[in-house]
Amino acid sequence: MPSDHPHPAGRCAVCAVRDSALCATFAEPELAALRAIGRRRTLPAGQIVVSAGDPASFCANLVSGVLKVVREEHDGRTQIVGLLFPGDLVGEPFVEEARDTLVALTEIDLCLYPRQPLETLLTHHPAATHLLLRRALATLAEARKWMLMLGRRQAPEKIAAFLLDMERRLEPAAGGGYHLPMGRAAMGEVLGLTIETVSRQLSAMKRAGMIALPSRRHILLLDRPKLAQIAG
Amino acid sequence: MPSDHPHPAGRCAVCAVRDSALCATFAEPELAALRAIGRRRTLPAGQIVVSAGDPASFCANLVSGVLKVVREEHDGRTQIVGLLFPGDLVGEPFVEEARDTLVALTEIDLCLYPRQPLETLLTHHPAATHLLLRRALATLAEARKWMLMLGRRQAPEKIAAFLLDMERRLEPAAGGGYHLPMGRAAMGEVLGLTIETVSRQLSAMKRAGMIALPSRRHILLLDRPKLAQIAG
DNA sequence: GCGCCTGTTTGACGTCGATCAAGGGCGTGA
DNA sequence: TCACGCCCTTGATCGACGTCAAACAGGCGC
Repeated sequence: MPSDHPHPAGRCAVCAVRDSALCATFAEPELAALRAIGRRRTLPAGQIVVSAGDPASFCANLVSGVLKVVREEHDGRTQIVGLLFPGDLVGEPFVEEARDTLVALTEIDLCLYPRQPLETLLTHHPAATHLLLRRALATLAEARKWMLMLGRRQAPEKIAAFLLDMERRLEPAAGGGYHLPMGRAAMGEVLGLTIETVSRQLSAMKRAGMIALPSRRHILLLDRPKLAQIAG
Repeated sequence: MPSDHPHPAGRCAVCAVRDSALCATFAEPELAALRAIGRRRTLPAGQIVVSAGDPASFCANLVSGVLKVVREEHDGRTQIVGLLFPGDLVGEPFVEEARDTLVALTEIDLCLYPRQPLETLLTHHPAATHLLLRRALATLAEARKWMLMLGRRQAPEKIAAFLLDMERRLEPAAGGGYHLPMGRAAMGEVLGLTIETVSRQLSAMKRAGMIALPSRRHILLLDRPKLAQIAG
């Protein structure tokens, strides 16, 4: 989850995502090279893209849809440590074995790059490495913000912050508000809460008139200032 | 906190830290350039190196000592989002304003690089950018491991994991065990716990014969297998 | 429409850790 | 040696969130 997530009009010729994507740094000859190693792929919601421990043989650009990055304890407890949106890099370069499990939350569209050719290409294009570095730093900053939330915030603050964050990141839905790409269980995994606590907090906010829930995953923010105040 | 923290014998000519440090990638002419812009500086324990919001005018290599990376809520609640050990990069390149407050936990020795010359130098040395990228990715992986701990683990698991982690990272103390570079309050800030809970858990582990506490900051691990089992 | 399945909500209760409040232990300086 | 201050420890209590259990709602095939 990069901290700033612009939505520029410009699109990448190879994989149709926004300028911040990897391929945005390349000029024509390099684009051809990238195009040569890239493969488009569509996966349905719920599909596991990579399992933790698998040999990491590729990276990808997320063209459309949302992915969750899940880290698991030995005893089965799980925590979502990242959410990936269109334009984000999927997988880690220079890592032999996947540390996290990646799961499609919606139908997703990927532009896959086999890791070996991609890394070779990066070696010859410092600008691309530089871009990846900036992204990695942004993702790190985001992870640290998240740590603060997990370590210090109470349930209502977590929920309010999450709802506001999702609004920033997701396309507005028809009829206002937005459509959450996950159920209550995944919200809990993101925030370090149980599904029951998530549900109760949402109900309380609905009762207080701060949000409306026309359907399970359709969220309407009615009182943004109040939510922002709770989020801190 | 990078995930793997080797202690190779080789040392950097410029700032006397281990091979993983920035300067380790450079050959002689570049080393000269780096040496030209680097400045050594010693700071006492407790000193604030950078405050959140300050213009970030330099980066540094940590030569010796330990730093904490603190992120603060608007209401004053704080969370330590990183600990920096010798060889780690201090500050973020490409960032105009510090996001976190950096505080020396022990007396520290820094090799300071003004950000502008450093970034220029990076532009001309892709290998250095590459190294920074790998480090950033390692730090990110570490942050995510930490997120799992903050979000899902109970107090005893947090404490046990922390004690084992610190043993890996710190020099052994005279008489066995190691010397913690922080007090109970900072431990709480790292783990998302209060000082009282930290103290109680340590007392309980001491009572159970798993650790010994010859002095406040001197830790002896007596039953590593048990601690590892609790840590999960 | 009817039942079933899955995901969500709600309630009752228990527990862990925060909070509030005293009491040490130890180093420092008079 | 004593007093002061700073951490740290310990105890009592409270509240938030997890756990267990049951009811409920929407989507889908029949």
